[in-house]
Amino acid sequence: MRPSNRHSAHEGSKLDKRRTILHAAVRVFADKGYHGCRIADVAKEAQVAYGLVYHYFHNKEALLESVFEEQWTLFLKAIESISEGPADALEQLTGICRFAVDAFKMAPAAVRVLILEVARTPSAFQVDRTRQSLEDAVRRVSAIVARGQARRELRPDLDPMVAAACLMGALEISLTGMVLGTLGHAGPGGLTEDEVEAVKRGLVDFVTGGVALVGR
Amino acid sequence: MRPSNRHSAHEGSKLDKRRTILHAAVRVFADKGYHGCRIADVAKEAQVAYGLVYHYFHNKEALLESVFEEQWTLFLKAIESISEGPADALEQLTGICRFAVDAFKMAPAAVRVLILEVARTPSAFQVDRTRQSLEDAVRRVSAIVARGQARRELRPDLDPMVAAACLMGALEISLTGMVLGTLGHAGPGGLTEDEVEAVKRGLVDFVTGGVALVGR
Amino acid sequence: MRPSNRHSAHEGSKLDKRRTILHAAVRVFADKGYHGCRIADVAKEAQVAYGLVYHYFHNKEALLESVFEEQWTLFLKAIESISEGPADALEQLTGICRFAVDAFKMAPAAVRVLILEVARTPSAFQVDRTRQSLEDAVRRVSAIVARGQARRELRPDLDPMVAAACLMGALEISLTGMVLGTLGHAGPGGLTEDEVEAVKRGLVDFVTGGVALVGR
Amino acid sequence: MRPSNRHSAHEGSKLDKRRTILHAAVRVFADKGYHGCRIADVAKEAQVAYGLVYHYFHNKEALLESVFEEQWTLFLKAIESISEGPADALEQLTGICRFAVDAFKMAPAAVRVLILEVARTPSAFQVDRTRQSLEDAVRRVSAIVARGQARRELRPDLDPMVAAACLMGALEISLTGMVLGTLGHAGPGGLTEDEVEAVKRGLVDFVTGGVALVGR
DNA sequence: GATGAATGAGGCTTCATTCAT
DNA sequence: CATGAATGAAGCCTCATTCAT
Repeated sequence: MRPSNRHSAHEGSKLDKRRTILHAAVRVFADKGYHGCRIADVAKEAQVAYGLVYHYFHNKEALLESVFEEQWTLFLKAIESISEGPADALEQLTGICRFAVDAFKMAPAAVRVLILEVARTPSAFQVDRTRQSLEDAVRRVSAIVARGQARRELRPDLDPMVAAACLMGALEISLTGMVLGTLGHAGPGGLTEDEVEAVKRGLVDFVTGGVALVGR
Repeated sequence: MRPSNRHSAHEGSKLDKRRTILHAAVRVFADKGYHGCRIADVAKEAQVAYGLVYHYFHNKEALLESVFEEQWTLFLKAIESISEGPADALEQLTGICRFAVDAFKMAPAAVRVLILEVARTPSAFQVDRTRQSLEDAVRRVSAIVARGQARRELRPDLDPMVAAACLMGALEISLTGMVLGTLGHAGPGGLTEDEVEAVKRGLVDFVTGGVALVGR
Repeated sequence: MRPSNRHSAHEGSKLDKRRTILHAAVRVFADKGYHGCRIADVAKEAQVAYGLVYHYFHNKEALLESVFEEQWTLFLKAIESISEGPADALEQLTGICRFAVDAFKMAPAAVRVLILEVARTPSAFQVDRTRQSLEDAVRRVSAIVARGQARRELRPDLDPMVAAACLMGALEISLTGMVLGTLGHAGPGGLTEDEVEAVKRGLVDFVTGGVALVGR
Repeated sequence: MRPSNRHSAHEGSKLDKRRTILHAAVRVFADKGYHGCRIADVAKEAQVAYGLVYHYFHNKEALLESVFEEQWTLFLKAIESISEGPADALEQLTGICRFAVDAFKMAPAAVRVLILEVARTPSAFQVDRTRQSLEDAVRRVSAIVARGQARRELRPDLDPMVAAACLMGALEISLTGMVLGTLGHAGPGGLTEDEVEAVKRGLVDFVTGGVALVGR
């Protein structure tokens, strides 16, 4: 269906149209939320005709899914790549946190969509695949935890799934806090570089050692 | 389907009508989501005429807000009461986690609404008050953290706000995981008592000590 | 609740309640128009319970009719009384104009309702009686014209009905102009005494002699 | 019932759709009144989908305004054109009256809407532009009067604005009388040609010379 | 591929009217 | 008489989706 790169007749920035729309969707979803925007808004943001959105995406939900897939895949790949690296488990986990915060610095809109919209979409039939993906990520993190415990690099008494979930939760809310400006005194321009770094450090500290005193 | 111990006779008869509607809204929102339900559903669930909903609530969003306020207030009060108790900071923080998980056991629908709907509503004008409330909770928790640090009951190197946010995030995602069935193998009937307890323990462990080995 | 000054026992201004509501309706209709107001507005303006309006008036339309009848009757009686007086026809006609303008000075709200609302209500079944009344007034004026022609006090070549209608039209639009502030530079407080007098004079001049030069 | 030479084939096919809807609105408003009709009626009369009305008009009120603008513009242009013609002031004024009555003969529905609906709409924000237009017409007529007075073609003692208003009032009520059937014995088919002509003559007579005897 | 007009079901909201107290 | 809670039909408007060009 998607012809990809044919039509030698008028080539160039050809079917980036699809991508153009996708990225416009990211921005619009981030700005007004999935339920708060109309297809028309996406089309306008992409500077593209109304109907073209439907040419490339089956419907609104499919658009959200595509947004999700594109962004989420990046995150999953990062987890994967970190997981397969040589670092010990603790470094891998903190590496994931760092990656996520850095991603937020690069593309806050995309992160916002991932965080605020996708994870909470009404449970339509297709969306379960989305939910699946989220679980997927948790499972991969949990695998890192389990392996770390086996290698005696991490506390042995934690439930890996719960710990992984908690890590993701701490991560998510830190991102949310930055997205919404709750963390950091964020003026209209968003957080400063330093504030973001502070949150990153705080997050890693928390995940690593919890709140209790060392000699627990 | 839902047992829904519905209005023994006429549910107190007086102006509990408002409360009747409110509680029906909790169930309906939990069941179909804010965006996925119609006012008619709420009215039907409350066994009340359509228009009566509008007699008591200005519009659909106001209804959601009222639901939020009623439930959230309970949570805030719990935090407050825990915070003012004699326990040391670590016990207070874990107490908050336990309270939240127990609340989920008692009233999963209410928690579901709080977790899945309210916190993610499109940023309308009124909703900022909601966001405010969320921030409020974080701030209160952060106060406990700071006090704990001053009393040398908690790690001194954490940023209180970030730590509080992370705690809430871990809490939220644990609840989410239970609500959605991601944590625990949850059949249609929800998690078993034991699974809930396991999550509770895992959550507390994570918050308390993080993932690192003791002699970090 | 509202203490106001009633309930000594419950004497005195007993069923002026009906009148209270009626006059409140005049004000509200004048202010927001028949279609632009709710029964609740009338009740509030009358400082009376919602349902009481329905105790005294069968429905909203009946309320408008009652308003009309009370006010219009006054106007009809004035026409009648002028018509039966000793003055010649020209004086009678100008007297009617003067009466109407003076009435506007006394009770602009009432005139406004008569002018803007009643005459244009959708032709429901009952309302035809209203329309009837309007025609009635025209007919009475036309009778004065006809009699004046017979007595050689007025131009003989005019069609009495059309002339009467035109007179009423000129009258109506002059009142409308004053109501809306189109005639006179009307600040927010309405027209000045002098402006009203000027309109009255202009109206009478027009009705009396038309626009043509005397030796037509 | 209404003959309604409806869209010979597809009414010009292009973007006359807007015009198709507009004209349907004229008919429907005339038939049931602004408040008495639903958008669905307009759509049905235009043989167009419901939503298309909203594609071309922002809302119901905007539709009424557009109807008004289209029709009223014709009237204003007529006044303008008459005003710029060579005729003397008296002929110009009577020309305006004749034009209006003739317009009623051609398109009673349109006139009905102008007379019964637009001029009396509740004073919303946008509507003031409407009111403005009405005042505009009065002002133009008043300019003719003033010029006529300067040229000694009209009575010098009349206030031009009041006289112009009175003329428009006489005109309006004559049209109203014909629209409602008060003037003429109008069966269901409307007035006869002769009756219309009689009203036209009577109107002109009245406006020209008023009711008084010549040697006033 | 691209465009944007056309479609119409869906849902929120209003508000006249009724009714139990 | 008086009150105001309760009812529910009606209608405006939105907006995802389709379709002809």
